[in-house]
Amino acid sequence: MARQSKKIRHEQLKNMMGHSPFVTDEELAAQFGVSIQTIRLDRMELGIPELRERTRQVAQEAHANLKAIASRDMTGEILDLELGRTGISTLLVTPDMVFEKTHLARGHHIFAQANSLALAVVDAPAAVTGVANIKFKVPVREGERLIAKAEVVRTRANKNFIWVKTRSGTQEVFRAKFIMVSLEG
Amino acid sequence: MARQSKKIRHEQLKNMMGHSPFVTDEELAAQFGVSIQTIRLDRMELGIPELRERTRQVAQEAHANLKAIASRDMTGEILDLELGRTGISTLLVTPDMVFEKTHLARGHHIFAQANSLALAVVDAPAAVTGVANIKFKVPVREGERLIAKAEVVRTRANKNFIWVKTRSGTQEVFRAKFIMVSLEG
DNA sequence: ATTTTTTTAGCAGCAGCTAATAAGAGTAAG
DNA sequence: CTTACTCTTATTAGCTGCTGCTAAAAAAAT
Repeated sequence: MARQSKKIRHEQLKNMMGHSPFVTDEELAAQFGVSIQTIRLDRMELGIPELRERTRQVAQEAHANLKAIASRDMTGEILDLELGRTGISTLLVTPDMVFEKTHLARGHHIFAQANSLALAVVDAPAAVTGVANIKFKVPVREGERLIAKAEVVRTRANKNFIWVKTRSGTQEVFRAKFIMVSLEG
Repeated sequence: MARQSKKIRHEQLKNMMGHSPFVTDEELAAQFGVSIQTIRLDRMELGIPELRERTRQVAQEAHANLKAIASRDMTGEILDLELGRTGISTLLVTPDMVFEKTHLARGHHIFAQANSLALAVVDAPAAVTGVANIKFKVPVREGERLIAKAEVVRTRANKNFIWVKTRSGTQEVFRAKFIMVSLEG
């Protein structure tokens, strides 16, 4: 039975590390009803680092992520930009952008890419979205790479009229008409 | 000079903790050209916890956040919901939702709240956004609490016509008309 | 009964601290 | 000059959560 219970323990251990990585060997030992040494042995066999190292890893990863998110006023990556005229950006649909059930992209991510691009293409120090007309033509799935093209069609006073068309491959999946309002002049 | 250099060091220390919290006292001491004890003293005066505690905090916070993000197909918190008829949700505009320069909310977050709510109110196992007409009436600032109200105005075949109005206090800041398409029947 | 696997135990040592205590250096005022 | 005060450095003891090592007991497999 010991052989089996060891395997089971190992499974549970691996599982646990995913859910709550902030547990000491001592706590684990108590939970599994074995000695600390057994837990240490288990961790070594499974290649699981110690609590402090685990914590450090989670923290560092998260720190990098948060920084990345904080520093991007932009969703998607701009490939080409002619201020006041046109722009192109891409966005890879990652697992965190889709619904858990259907694996279809949540609309606001597609919107965000288009909106970001529209904002970037506006030749003004600062602007906000005023009005938008949008149409989701085809559902987008995880893994698809979206290409958004923005075109400034008219500029009047502090209002910029911008068309954005997004496609996945050759298929158009989304289109939007934005009116961006320039601030401070 | 000592008094001034101490103040400067404290400022730099606080600053550094924001950018890279994973530095040991020893490294800090070397960087500032003072002894470890001075760094410890500084940390105590400034109420900065030790490296391990800092790491732990970052990790835990991030862990909680990531879990929250992963599990939410929803942006905002639903306060009231009558399937197929109406719904209300709130969203607090946090620092990560605004532009660094202007501190105004990025449009897609406001859109996301409305879109999520519209989706939630649709009485169907799965749905996607088809068309939307949106208007950002007033810029939203960091710290504002948005209240979105959704109302299903018409249902025809697998299409649901939904109005969402978002306000901050009594001020209407956003309104949208969605056509949500039900999937699988 | 013997071999193998699994588990437990004990001990030295490490990083990165806290807490407490003491002492030197610089500066400013009486 | 002496006294007082701030700032800095040093020293020591103790803590947590480990690693790395050796050894032996217990259980299971053969």
